[in-house]
Amino acid sequence: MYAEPMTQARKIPLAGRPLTDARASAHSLAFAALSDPTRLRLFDLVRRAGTTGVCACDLVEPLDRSQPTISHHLKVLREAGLVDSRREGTWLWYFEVPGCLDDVKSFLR
Amino acid sequence: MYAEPMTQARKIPLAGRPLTDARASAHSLAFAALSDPTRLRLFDLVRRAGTTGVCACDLVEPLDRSQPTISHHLKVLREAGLVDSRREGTWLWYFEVPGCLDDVKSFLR
DNA sequence: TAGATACTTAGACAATCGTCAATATATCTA
DNA sequence: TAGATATATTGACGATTGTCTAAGTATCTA
Repeated sequence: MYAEPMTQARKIPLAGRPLTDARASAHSLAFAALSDPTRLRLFDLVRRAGTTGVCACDLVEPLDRSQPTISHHLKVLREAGLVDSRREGTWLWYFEVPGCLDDVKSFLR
Repeated sequence: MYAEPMTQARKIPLAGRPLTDARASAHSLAFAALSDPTRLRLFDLVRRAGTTGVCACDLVEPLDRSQPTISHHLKVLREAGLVDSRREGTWLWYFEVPGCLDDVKSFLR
């Protein structure tokens, strides 16, 4: 068995305070929303559409997934607070929520 | 049925080029590695340990998971290119791979 | 070489995920 | 109000994930 002093020496002080469980859960929700390639491309398309946003019907073809699948992914992005939508007639325009990534960006430094 | 001009008007030009599938897959791998709260806290602890790194044995207790579970999460982080390790006797010191997040940070802008 | 400590791998299990076809709902127009 | 279009929801499916216990491998020390 190792002597106590070696165990002590192994411990290195951490810089700052570690992530709390609550903050980790909040951040990981955003990361999870971006963790699927199709959904990430979807978010990218919405972001590039700026404040005007993009009609949901124009997101199906470029991503080569069924309409319900795109609708599902948009819901995930919305529940993660990354996108929101505005109705215009039968259309829904999706746009990025301003500042939605500020928290995780500051976490990543 | 809607007249053609309305369909045309719905289409808004995108800024820049959309994410390719290949780049989306690469980025989503990193995001997936950060998408679990426990693993995110683990990565946070490793990061805070700086270039010296932290002994794997000191990561089990603060995260309140079994030792194999921590080992599994470290493997996921390593395979995502976020951490690496150096052996010192029976110990393994884990440290953040420098610049590992540069790509996703530039994606998030 | 034997025993102890550090870590990984294997195998199992419940839960979640990405996807689709089918169906439902909402809104417009004629 | 009937039909058309846009979007959401439901329910199913196989695949993946996070977790554990049990067992394996690696390295040190005496």
